[in-house]
Amino acid sequence: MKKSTKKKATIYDLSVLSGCSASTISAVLNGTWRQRRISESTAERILGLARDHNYTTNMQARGLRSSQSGLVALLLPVHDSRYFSSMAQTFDARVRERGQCPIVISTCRDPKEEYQTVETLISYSVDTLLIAGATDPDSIHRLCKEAGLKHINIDLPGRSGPSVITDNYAGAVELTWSIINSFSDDDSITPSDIYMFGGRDDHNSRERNRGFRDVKDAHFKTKTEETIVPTGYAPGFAQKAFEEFYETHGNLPRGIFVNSSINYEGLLRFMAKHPPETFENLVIGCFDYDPFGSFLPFQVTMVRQDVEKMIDRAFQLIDAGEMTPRTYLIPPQFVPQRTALTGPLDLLKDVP
Amino acid sequence: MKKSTKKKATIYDLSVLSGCSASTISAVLNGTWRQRRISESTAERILGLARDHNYTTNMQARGLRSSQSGLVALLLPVHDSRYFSSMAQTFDARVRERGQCPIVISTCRDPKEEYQTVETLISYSVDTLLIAGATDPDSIHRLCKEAGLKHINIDLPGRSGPSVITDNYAGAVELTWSIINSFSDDDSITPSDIYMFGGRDDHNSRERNRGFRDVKDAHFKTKTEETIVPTGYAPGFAQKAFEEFYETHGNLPRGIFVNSSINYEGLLRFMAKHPPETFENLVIGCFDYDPFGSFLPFQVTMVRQDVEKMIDRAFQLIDAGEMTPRTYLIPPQFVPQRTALTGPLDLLKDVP
DNA sequence: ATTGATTGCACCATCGATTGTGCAATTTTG
DNA sequence: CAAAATTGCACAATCGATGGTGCAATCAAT
Repeated sequence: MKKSTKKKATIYDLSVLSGCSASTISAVLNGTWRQRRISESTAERILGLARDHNYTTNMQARGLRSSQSGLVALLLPVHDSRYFSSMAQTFDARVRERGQCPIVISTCRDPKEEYQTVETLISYSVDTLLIAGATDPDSIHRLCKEAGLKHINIDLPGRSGPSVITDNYAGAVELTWSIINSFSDDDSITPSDIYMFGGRDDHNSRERNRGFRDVKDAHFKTKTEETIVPTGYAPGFAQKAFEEFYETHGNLPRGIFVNSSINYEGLLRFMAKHPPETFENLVIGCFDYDPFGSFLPFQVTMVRQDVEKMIDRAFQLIDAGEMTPRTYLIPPQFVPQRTALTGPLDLLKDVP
Repeated sequence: MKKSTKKKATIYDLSVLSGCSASTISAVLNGTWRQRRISESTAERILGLARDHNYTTNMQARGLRSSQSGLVALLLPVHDSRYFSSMAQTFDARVRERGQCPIVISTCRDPKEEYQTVETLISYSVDTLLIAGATDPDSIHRLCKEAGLKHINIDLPGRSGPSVITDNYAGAVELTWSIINSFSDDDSITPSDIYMFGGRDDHNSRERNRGFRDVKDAHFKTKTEETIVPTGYAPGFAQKAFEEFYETHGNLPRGIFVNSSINYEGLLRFMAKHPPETFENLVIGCFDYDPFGSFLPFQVTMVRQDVEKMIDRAFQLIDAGEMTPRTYLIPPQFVPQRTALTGPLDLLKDVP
């Protein structure tokens, strides 16, 4: 019983077909018909008609009227990292559970793109916005606030809104200890054996740096010299940093704290240019979990940021209307070598 | 010069402020003012006002009127795989270049979610839809067609619309040869040494299976027995398949063609339960590229599906209005062991 | 049988932008 | 200088759904 006319059915079409007014149709179809005292029988009749003509609500019209959209957006620096893609996967699932429509957008860490994208999202009346790793959270916060858009920072904190982030310090401390403890006592290491690569001058990097330094200082019982090489987040820059270190010293540091899985890819690029033996005794600690990265042929421990808890907490705060600029820390999970965690990928509705 | 009232400026606000009519404002702001013979001076004045009051178009209103949205959507089975996340990354970049707004949504390979999601997207008047790995492309095609939504299949072909997919057969052939050729001549292998794990009964798997069989038959100069273990796409099922094989045979096959990077994660889970020595002489060929997966401690070659070309071709076809149900094959890229390709991640606008 | 409450729905303005049409004022043409 | 052409803009209908308000019909109560 499908209309062969190309156009989609509207409440007006159903209005004519049913003999009811458009407002009645509207009420029935959006579920408010009980409050509007539409009789059960008319409701059923209309719902039947709607099914037959496979009516679907025009969300633009509804959105225009109600200035809502049912869309919930996640703003990502990049898609192509297992940290962010697992975040997207979890986000999608959670938003669907809430009966809304999840959309995910990346901005390549470009502040201009970020700003414009948020403006666009606002113009679509997106209901809620999760901002992951914004480079300039505060100006985005201002935008959202002016538009009355519920939003929250994930991963990187902002000064003006609530933020749910990983406990970077705690994670860095654990990771650094695990690197140091990988070396047996008789195989003595010096402060210059342990380096940190990656990151830049953002909150997360600073906290990770602090954890790294504190543990080094505690272990070597002295204020150790600077062994942190910030490279930004792009893999190419990290690669260059490894190359330079290698050229200067003739080898890599014996233990390396890698600031993120994207920086870890910089190490991959370095590895591709050097024989496997170069890495036989390497000890890596990576802040971020990548399942394949956990099985590389050297000692590698990882820290998995708990995206599920972060997303859940974010929605709790949003539902509670909490907009105070507070930062909520989520403890990350320490991941030993050769570990394949189950994750959002297991949400696949697939048959064996 | 910002209005302190919370509400966003509309063309009517600007209309009052400028003394012009709303239609004039509209024309100026959407760029059609020349055709509507609005004088340059009024245009400039209005544009100035718009800037001062930081006007932005309400896309829901525009969309309602013009039944367009400026949104371009990519439907993904899952986010959390480097194949799909690199596809998303490339997609985002391309759509931005076209001045539209990219949105990415995953459906967990759930046909019901897929269908509903497409319905939702239609109700938002999404302009264009790229469908990656739909489980039921044809019913989705029908939906889109009825709604007049421009769409195209990526990755998995549909019978009713145009499809841009990887040349799975060619990729599988190359990959299988590379597995076989990894064994030196004096280290003779038998047909039962080479297995294929993963995939199920979809077009891509069938083509990959065919390539695998053809090469095996050619190499062993005989119709070889069945050595394909379909497991579906979920990592958990693949893991189970490896476990079962191992229990039955006491070892893994010497050479394994893994159907996808997600199945490869099933192998990871298996690996986590067995000592590293188990895998020392393993030869893996994986259909899909994962940078970390390329550095695992055994021989592993991969096939990278060329997402850039796929996306580009898809947009070409869409722009050309090509809606004939034809399948366009994109040759994949063979990736040797220990290779770290640059990719969409390098789009990161980051500073060293 | 009258009054009052309740049921069941229709009417209509509204959200913000787009666009076909009309018309006065100005400029050009002959 | 009158007619024709052009310029510059205003008017109003429209996209599809929402929700406040109003009103007739039915039912209950006195």
